Amino acid sequence: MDKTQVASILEEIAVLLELQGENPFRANAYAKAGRVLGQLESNLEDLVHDGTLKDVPGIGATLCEKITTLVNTGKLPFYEDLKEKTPPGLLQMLRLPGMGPKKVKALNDQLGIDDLVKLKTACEQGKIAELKGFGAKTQKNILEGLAFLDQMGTRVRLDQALLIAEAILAELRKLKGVRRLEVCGSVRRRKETIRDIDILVSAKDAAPIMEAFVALPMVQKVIGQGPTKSSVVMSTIDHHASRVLINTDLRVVNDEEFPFALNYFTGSKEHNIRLRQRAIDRGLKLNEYELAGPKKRIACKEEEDIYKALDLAYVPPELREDTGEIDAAAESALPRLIEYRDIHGVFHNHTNESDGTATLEQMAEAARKLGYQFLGIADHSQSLNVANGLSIERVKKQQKQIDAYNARQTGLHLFKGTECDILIDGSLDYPDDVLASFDYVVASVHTHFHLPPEEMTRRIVRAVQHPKVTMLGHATGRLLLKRDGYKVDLEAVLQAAAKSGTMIEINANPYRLDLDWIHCKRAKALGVTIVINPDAHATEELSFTRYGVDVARRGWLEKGDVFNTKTLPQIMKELERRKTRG
DNA sequence: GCCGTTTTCGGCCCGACTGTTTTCAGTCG
Repeated sequence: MDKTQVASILEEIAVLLELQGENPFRANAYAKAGRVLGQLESNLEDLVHDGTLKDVPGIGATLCEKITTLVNTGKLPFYEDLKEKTPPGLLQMLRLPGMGPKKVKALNDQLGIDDLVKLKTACEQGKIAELKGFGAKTQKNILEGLAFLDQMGTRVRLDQALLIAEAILAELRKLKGVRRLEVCGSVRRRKETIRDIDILVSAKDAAPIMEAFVALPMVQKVIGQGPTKSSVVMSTIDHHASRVLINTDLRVVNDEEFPFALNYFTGSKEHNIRLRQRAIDRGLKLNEYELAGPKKRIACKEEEDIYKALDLAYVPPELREDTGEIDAAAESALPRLIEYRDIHGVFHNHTNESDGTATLEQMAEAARKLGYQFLGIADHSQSLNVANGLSIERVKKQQKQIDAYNARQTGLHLFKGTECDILIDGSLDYPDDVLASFDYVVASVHTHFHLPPEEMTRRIVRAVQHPKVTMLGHATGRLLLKRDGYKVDLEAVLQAAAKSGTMIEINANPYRLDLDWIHCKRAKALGVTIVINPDAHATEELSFTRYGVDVARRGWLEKGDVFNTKTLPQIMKELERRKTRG
C-alpha cells in the first residue's frame, strides 16, 4: 500500500475516532500523521524497511506500528473494526455545514439517525428541534444544508478559486474605506485544489465592507455574518461553462493588525504553529492581531517585518507548508524562487493539426504577444487516433510549415516537437529516424492507464532512457478531482531521468499540475532538470504556464532548475547538443 | 496518540460566530 492510501486511511481513522466520541487530541494525532505522510518526500516503503519511520515528527511508537502493518499487509484490523462500528451514513452527515462529530454522534445516539434520509425525515417531523442542544434554527439549517449538498462539490481547482477570488478583490477594492486587501489561505499558497477562499481587508470601519460583501451578486448563500467576519457560499461559471460553488470567508481588521492577520490566515496551520513556537521561544506572543512581548508590542508594518522580528528571512507563501522552510529561513538558506517573468517560452503545445483549436500561426502569434522568445509545437503522435495524431507524412508537412514560419523572422522562434506516445511496452510511437527529425521529443502516456505498477514503472523508465526523448510529459496522468494518476514508482522514474539527463515536465494545465510540487524538491535533489509546459490546446491556454510556475515555487525551484528560463540561443545550443549525443 | 534544553504527565493554537442557552458547547479555520 502506498503513501497516499495510508495517509487517507489515517485521516479517515481520525474522523471515525471523533464520531466514536474519542479524545479529540487522539483523533488529531491520526489526522496530523496523515498530513505528514501526504507531504513526505521520500518513499514510505523505504522508511518502513530501514526503521526510520518513527523519526518522522508526529509519528510515535503506536502509529509507526500501525503504518508498518498497513504498508506490509495492506490491512489494519484497528481500522477495519472502527469502520465496522461506524455506519457510513454518519460520514455523509459530517459534510453538512455546521455539523461536526459531536452533533452527528448525538443524533445517532438519541434518535438512531445514521444516514441522510433518516436525518431529513426527522427534520421534517420536527424531532431534531426537540433534542437538547438542538433547536428550530439548527433543524432548518440541516434541511437547507441537505438541499445544498448535491450541488456542493468539496473542493475546486486553483484556477477556479482564483477566478472567484480575483473577482471579489476587484469588487472590494472599489469600496471606500478599504486600506489593504489580499486573498489568504491555500489560494495565496497556491495549492492545486482549494476548499475555501479567505479574503482579508483592512479598514477603519468594518460594517460597510461586510454589508457590501454579502450583497455581491456572486453570493449564493450567507452562512454567517458578524462584525469582523462573514462567511458565504459563492457561485459562478468557470471558463469551461461549469458551475463552481465555494465557501468564502471575509475578515476585516484595522490596518495595524493587517500584517499579522495576513500571516495568520495564509497559514498553513503547521507553518503558523512553528512560527508561534519560535515567538514563544523568544518570550513573545504571536497571534492574528499582534506580535508582543510581556510589556510592549513589536511594530510590524508588513508581513516581512514579522519574519524579521523572529530572526527569519521572509518565507514566500508558497513555501509555508512546514517542510523545512522555517529552518531554511533561519539559516538564510531559502531558495530564490523562480518567477513567471523568468519563462521565455514553452514546449508542450498543440495545434488544430491534432486536437488543438488554433492554427500554428495563431499559436505563434499568441506566444509572440506574451513576449516569448520561442514556442514549441508538440502535436500528438500517429497511434493516438482519438486526438488526431500526426502520421509521418503530416509530421513532414508540419515541419516544412515551421521552417517557413522561422524564415519570416517574426521575432518568435518555433521549435519542431512532438508529444510522442509511450506505447504499452515503453517503446515510442515513431521510428528513430522520424524522432531524429524533431528539435525535441515530449514522451507521454495516454493509453493503458491500469497496468500493474511494476509494469507501468518499467514502461515509463524505458521511455525516459530513450536517447531521443527530451522530456517526460505529465508524469502521472492525474486529473485533479477527477482521476487518480496511474500507479508508477516516481522515485524510480526520477532516478532514471537523473541518470539519462532527461527532463521532467511540470504540466501546468490546471486540471493536471503534474509533476506534483511534492516531487519537485526530490527531482532537484537528484539533479533532474524541470521544464514548465502549459499543454495548451488553444491560444488562451498558453496562460496556464502561470500555474506551473506556482507548482515550481511550491516545490522550492529556482530559475536555474527550470529549462525554459534559458534564453533562445542557450536552448538552441542545448537541444542541438542532445541531438548529436543520441 | 505525540511530545519534552522548564515536564515521562499534562498539555495539545485559539479566536469568531452560531445557536442554544442564562454562561457555554460546538464548529470552523
